[in-house]
Amino acid sequence: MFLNQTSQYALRAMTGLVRADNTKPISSNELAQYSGVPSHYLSKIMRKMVEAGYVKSQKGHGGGFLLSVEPSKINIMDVLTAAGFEAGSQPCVFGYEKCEDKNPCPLHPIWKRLKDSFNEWAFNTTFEEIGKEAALISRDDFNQNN
Amino acid sequence: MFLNQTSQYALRAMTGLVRADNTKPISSNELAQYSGVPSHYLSKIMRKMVEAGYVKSQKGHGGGFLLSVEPSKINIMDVLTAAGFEAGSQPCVFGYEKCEDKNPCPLHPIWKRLKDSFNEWAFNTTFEEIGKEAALISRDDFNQNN
DNA sequence: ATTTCAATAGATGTTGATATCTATTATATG
DNA sequence: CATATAATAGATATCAACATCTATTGAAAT
Repeated sequence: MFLNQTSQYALRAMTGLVRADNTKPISSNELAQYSGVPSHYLSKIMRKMVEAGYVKSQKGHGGGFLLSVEPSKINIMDVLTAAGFEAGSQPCVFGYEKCEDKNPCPLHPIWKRLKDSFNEWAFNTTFEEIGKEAALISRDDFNQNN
Repeated sequence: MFLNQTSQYALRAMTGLVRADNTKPISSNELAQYSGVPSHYLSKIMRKMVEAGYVKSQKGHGGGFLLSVEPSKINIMDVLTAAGFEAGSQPCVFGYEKCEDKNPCPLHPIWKRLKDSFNEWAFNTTFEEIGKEAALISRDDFNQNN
């Protein structure tokens, strides 16, 4: 609901990265374990995070992924966008090409309310906050079996 | 975004019904025209609205669909549910079977905020309100060419 | 009665997101 | 240097949502 699978996977993975200690890389497999995302698929998603500049990757023995930006500098929308979510074009519920305050579709004002609250959430929630919340939930998520 | 195609189609169609004068049935084709939903597919969705009791259908010449409930008695969540949206089970973003305030996933509190604002929107927006808003937008939507 | 309109039902087709597989490239460690 | 580890890339497979098609049933109008 709300977000497609890929977007949700990206949020899970980035949550894992924020929770990790970030002194040594965390491998795709470890992240997959934590997040429950199929590991090969996760690799592809992480690639996008690398391309967007939020993550550094290290090949070879002992390699993996590392956050390359302060968690406070990344918000949910950033990650969604990097994962391919079309942030700008939140399409009209009525399918209008151009649906704006002038020339709106019949559901425009209603739909706008929903979009606004989503955007509020996505732009204002940073991964610093996510890391803190996640830490409260479990001091040891990385060892838990899903 | 947010809702799958079918759910959005259902909202469009019900908006059309609320906008109609409700003294004579509006046909699947007319509704399709208004809403831009493929007409055969719309029929299937309308069937669900009929089964849920929000709409009456009339076969044969001059037939079509009629609201069978006061618009103020139907909210967005009602229509989504009737269209097959799993209202109760808003699945955990981390894929946990049971994700609750106790035994939460790492993203639980963050995700909950989003769900809450969605639910607030879906439960508290009635089709009475939708009808009024839609009426303000166009006095004559039914004659416009998409 | 017959014709025409329109919903209903079920079968089938299409497509895009999701997932997997295989091979390749890069790098740390013994 | 050899080996094991791990990311990357591209091809392919899977599946469910979405959409269409065909035939049938029901009801109004002439």
